[in-house]
Amino acid sequence: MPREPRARESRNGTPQLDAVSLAIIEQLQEDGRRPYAAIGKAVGLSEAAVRQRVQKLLDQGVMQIVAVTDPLTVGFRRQAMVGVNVDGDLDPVADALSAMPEVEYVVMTAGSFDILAEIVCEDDDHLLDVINKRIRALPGVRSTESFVYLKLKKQTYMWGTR
Amino acid sequence: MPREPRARESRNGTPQLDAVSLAIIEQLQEDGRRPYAAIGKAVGLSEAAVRQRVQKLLDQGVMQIVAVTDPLTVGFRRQAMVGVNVDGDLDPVADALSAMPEVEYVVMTAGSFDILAEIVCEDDDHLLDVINKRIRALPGVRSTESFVYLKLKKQTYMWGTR
DNA sequence: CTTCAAGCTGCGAAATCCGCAAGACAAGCA
DNA sequence: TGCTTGTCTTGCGGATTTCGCAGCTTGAAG
Repeated sequence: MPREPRARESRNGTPQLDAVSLAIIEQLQEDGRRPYAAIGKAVGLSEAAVRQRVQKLLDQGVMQIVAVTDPLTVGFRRQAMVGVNVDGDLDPVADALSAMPEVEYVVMTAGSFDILAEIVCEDDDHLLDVINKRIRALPGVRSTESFVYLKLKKQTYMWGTR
Repeated sequence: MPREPRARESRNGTPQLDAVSLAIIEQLQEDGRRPYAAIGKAVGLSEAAVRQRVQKLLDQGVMQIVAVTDPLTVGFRRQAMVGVNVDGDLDPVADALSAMPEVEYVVMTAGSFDILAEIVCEDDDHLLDVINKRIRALPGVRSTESFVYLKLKKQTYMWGTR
């Protein structure tokens, strides 16, 4: 009888995570450089097992271990969220936005915008260029609305750690 | 009388970063677990110097090294961006939003919303509860507009790496 | 000129990472 | 049942990395 088919993949292709992998991710969300042995002690696994699971999570793209900063402290003085409305298929526009290096974040949404995109720029001229010349010029873009960031109040990466 | 200690901090309290620290951050944005020695070779510093600088950047809160994931793969099925309009001072509302564990991201903006907040929830009920019962009940909140996420297309943490 | 603090370097000891071989276990099949 | 297969796990050395410390250099302040 198929008790538990080993929990391989869900139908959309995203790997299924068991409780142990979740716990490993939580450990690394607290400190991305925590040693494997310490993680193993916390989640009840050997050091080598943790290492292999972490490697797999990275390979699968489920998780990435990176340094994150407040863009303001690294010299990017202007940021904005841009709401975009599109005629026709969203995918080409979303892909074009994703291809721009200044665009950090692209998400398709339900509501009065079709797409939200976060822009990180060095100054006002740069921001204006991206929004006015590049995004609004994309085929299929009907209209855009910009929200220039004034102050970042919170930025966390602690999903699952609550 | 302390004139200027050592060009340590700019007037808003954010530490000033030189080119070497920037380069270190870029290395760690590519791989948060890269060894100090390898980073040192890349930026022209000794292993110990890199280690000291990284520790300082972490202590100062300029940078954090963490695992990041797509929330969908860790069991959070509903996300939304919420635009908030406020009567009076923004700060109390922004602080209240920041205090909610479901709120990942809070930013004050110029434009037709005063505040943008990103919500990460487990399901529709949870999302509805947060938006309708908790956010709209905050004193000072005049109105909200929600954008439920349909698909995340891009998510990067590569500021400075371009 | 002297003092002082901050930052960098080099080095040895301790801890960690990494690859590999072997064991355990469930699922599939004849 | 017995066999095979694939995945996960464990245990171990050797190579690598991290860590703490002492000494050196530099620049600012007294």
